[in-house]
Amino acid sequence: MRRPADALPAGNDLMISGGGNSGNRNNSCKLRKGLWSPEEDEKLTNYMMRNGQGCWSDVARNAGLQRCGKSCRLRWINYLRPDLKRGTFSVQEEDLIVHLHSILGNRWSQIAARLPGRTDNEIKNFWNSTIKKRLKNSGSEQEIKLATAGNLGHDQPSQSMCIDSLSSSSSSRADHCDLLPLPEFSWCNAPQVLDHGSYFHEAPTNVAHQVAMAYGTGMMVMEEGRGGGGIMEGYEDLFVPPLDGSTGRNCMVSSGNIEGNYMVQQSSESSAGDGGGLVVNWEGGESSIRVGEWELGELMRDVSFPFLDFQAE
DNA sequence: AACACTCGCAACCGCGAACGA
DNA sequence: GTCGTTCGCGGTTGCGAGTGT
Repeated sequence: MRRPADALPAGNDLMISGGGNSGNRNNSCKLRKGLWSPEEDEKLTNYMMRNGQGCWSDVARNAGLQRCGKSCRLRWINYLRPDLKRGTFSVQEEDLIVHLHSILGNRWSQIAARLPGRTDNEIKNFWNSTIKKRLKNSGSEQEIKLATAGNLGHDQPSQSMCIDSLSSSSSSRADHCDLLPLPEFSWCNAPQVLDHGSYFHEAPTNVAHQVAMAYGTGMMVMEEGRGGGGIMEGYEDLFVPPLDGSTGRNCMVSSGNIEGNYMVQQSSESSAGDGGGLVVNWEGGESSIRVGEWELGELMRDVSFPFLDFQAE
């Protein structure tokens, strides 16, 4: 770890002059670098609690910190923010990161937005230090493919579900439910690769992955029933808008039956009545969904599935 | 015990986007 | 339209701790 700035000897070269100020005659014109001291943390925290987020250069100045605004912002976002979860990543979070990375690539901020309490830096570090290595060591060709899918460039569709395939397009709006190609789930212990018309057989065993899909792709977890379907109990708040901001075509993950067979469907927003009424409209704009403000554990709290291999505490 | 090596993570850097004058 | 400033993001660095020899 880096030494705290206040542990540095006077005149240490980690003190940099501030912004090319020609009047660099006193310490107030020096900006600290390096680790934050507890005193600096306290100053910044107190200031943020009192005044909230504003112009970061003003924050640095008004809080009495000899730091650049950029440094203050980073410290607050990555370390001091009260809503940070910290601690080790859960298995569910890890799976979610892997899946989102397969869709989004190294868009850490977007991944972080779907992991409440986690920062982009934290996820990035976790990916680079842990997941990447784990997937590599697993030796599975598919897993490596998944791990690297995000590095192929976003214009290049990977075998994993690509967000582009979910984007709204008037010409692509079908009047029927098409089955979506799914990412290959070899990184979890369950389902087979799905072809069109396939169901998850033998139960997917881990609804977390379905949840992950919903997080990242604008899908919903739906309960299928005769003559219609509804949002599966406990998942009412799970619908998130597609990452590309489209408001049109929706995708659903539906439970084929209570034992947990799953089917992935894609339907148009306007074709009521197709697929037994399994049509969901995404209205866009104002929504009760607040991405990034709920917790997976909270979502799953009241959900009980016999085939689940985990339950939220 | 001493050294070398690896790992995890906080923090920095550079770049591009957004915004206002 | 241009310029300067600020912000946010992703990549990278550097250091302490842990582990192996």
